[in-house]
Amino acid sequence: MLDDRNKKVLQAVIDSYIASGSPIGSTVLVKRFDFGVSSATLRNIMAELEELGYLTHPHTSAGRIPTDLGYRYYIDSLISMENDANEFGDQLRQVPPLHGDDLNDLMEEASRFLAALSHCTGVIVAPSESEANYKHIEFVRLRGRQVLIIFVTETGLVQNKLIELDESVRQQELNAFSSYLDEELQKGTLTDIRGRLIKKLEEEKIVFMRLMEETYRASQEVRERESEKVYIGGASQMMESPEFATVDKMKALFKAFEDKYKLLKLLERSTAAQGIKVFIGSENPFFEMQGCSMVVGNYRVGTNVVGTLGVIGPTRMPYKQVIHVVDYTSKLLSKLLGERFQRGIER
Amino acid sequence: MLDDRNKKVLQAVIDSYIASGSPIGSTVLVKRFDFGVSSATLRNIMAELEELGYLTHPHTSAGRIPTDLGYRYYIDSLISMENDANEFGDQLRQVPPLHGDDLNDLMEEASRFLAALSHCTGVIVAPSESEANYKHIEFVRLRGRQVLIIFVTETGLVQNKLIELDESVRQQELNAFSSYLDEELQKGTLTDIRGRLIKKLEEEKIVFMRLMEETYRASQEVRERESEKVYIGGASQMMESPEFATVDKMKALFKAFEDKYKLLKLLERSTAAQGIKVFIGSENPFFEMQGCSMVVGNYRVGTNVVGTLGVIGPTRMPYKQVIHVVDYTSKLLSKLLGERFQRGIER
DNA sequence: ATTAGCACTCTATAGTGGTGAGTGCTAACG
DNA sequence: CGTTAGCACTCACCACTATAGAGTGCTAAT
Repeated sequence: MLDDRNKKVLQAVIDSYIASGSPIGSTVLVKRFDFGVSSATLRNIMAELEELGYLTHPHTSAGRIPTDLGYRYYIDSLISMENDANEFGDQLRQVPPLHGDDLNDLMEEASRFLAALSHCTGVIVAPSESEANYKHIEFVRLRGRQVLIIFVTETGLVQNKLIELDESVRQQELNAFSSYLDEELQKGTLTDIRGRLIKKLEEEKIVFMRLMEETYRASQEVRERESEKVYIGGASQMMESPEFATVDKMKALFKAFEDKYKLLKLLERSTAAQGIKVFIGSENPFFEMQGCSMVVGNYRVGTNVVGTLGVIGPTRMPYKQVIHVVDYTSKLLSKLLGERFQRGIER
Repeated sequence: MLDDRNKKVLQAVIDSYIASGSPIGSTVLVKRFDFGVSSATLRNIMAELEELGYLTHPHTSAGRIPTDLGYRYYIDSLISMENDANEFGDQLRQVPPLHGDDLNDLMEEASRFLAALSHCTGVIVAPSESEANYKHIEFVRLRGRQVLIIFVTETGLVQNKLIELDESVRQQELNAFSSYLDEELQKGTLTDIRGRLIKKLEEEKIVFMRLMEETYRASQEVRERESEKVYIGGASQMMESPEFATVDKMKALFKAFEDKYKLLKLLERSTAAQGIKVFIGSENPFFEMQGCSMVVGNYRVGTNVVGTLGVIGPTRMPYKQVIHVVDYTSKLLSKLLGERFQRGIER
């Protein structure tokens, strides 16, 4: 364990480095903080912290910068949620609230919201809607044997899938089936209905059976597609930090954001955990980008975690602030989705 | 006018520059092409072309590069669509065809398709669906007085909008109104129905009037929102070209792609024109990025232009190839949308 | 009109020396 | 024994210089 003074020095170095971006030498530490010791002593302490793996220096005649381990210690031990909470509270409340009524808009808005407040890139994984939530299923006959299936969830999300049947069906029949499903949906999920329908109908109405199968399959496909949506906001924010001010880094960054699927996988890993998680630099195995950290949280409807959200930025990011921003946004989004789900939208 | 030899030299310089990316000197021109004259003569010719504004050189001891005017002349006079058509035909046919059945997927796929073939960035503006095309309108009552209006167009595009009514309406009433609209829609557009409804109902069923107004308003909003969708594919492709290999250029590029609205405005300007249009460098007034060209076309359903598509890349892009790629893609997309519209999707 | 030759210009690259920030070590101090 | 002052040392960074090479424009000869 580190003694108290060493902790303070480590914190001072990391805070300073986060603020300035350039390596911290012993003299600036003496000037900016009051440890009551000389620069020589600080040099000794810093050498010790380096030996323990918390600090490093880019070259002999440069100041110290934190290692990933240093950041880890900083986040785990040196940031106190409670004390810093008020520090950013006011700032957050000044931000215009989210108001997108379309779910897509809301998500996009929220990702930009994250980005603006954190000065990093905001990422949100769309809420996964469980099939239990289907409120209404509608069939629309298009040309030929094409039928468009429309799914409406309780949260007002509309998804659709085009299918092609073997034989032509009249719109009236489709309407009848739609009414049947709507009624049944109040008793259970699509899977339940499917089971009951199989028992009940046997061979008397083959068309409905086929339709049910297609509907069921479509619903799965649609759900899959929806849950793969990733909203990225403020990607250019990251360009501003000098860490990425080289051509190669930028290229890598640009490509990383283009491959949304990888981001998705990355974010999904932390869906299970409660609270805010921080992945520092090399701790992101999937994200082959050097020098990136992620602060990840999730949002809920009731007690169910329905999606993940987070911020991606340089390893040298203002963690205190970012953690609070993510925390705040996750609660905000949970609240908004809750309202939408429970009582409807408040405009 | 340029005499024949000068034209050939101009073409040779531009072709070489497009291929190599570095300024073209008189000696390499002698080596690579057979003009039957010496480098000194070429120097004279190039000096002449420079005086006319087609070429320039970055500094005294460098070779020549084309000006925007040079490119303009090159595209207008030196590229012959017919002769070069076969050159890229085979290449295009080897590419896997598009197959997204969801309209969103199709557009995204097509934008990546453009990018892959042109090695630039592909941009597509979503098809604008005119209100005449509504096939079906559905109302779903959610919690409280919330009603979700779902619009289905003939092409199978599903759009939705959540509204909140002043008073509660039963789902049965909504269904009745939906059936009424469906029937009426066969006789005309939503605007027509609105007119007829106003005459017919007067005050007997105020609720329906309100609903109609809301529906009408929602339909306009939805249509607006949809037509603002811009699909960008392969944005990172542009990073590869050395023209943008500076930090500042990349930043600007990144930001430009983030502001989809500007891109939209830019592309929309050429919706009216038939065929492929090329905007070279400074000819893009809205696109404040230096050194960018656009090749823009549009796609149709029947004879109606419903959307715009194009490629954005460095001014030094392989125009011949890109023009053909855009042309090919616009026809492909028109065909696919036509099939969807006429007969349904072929998988 | 074309060409060979040549002086000139400018970029790009490598090398050089000075500067300053910061360290690590040693010896002195309380 | 922890702390401190002093000092030699290291290394990135910057400005400056020298050199090589590519390409031009001009002039005089063909």
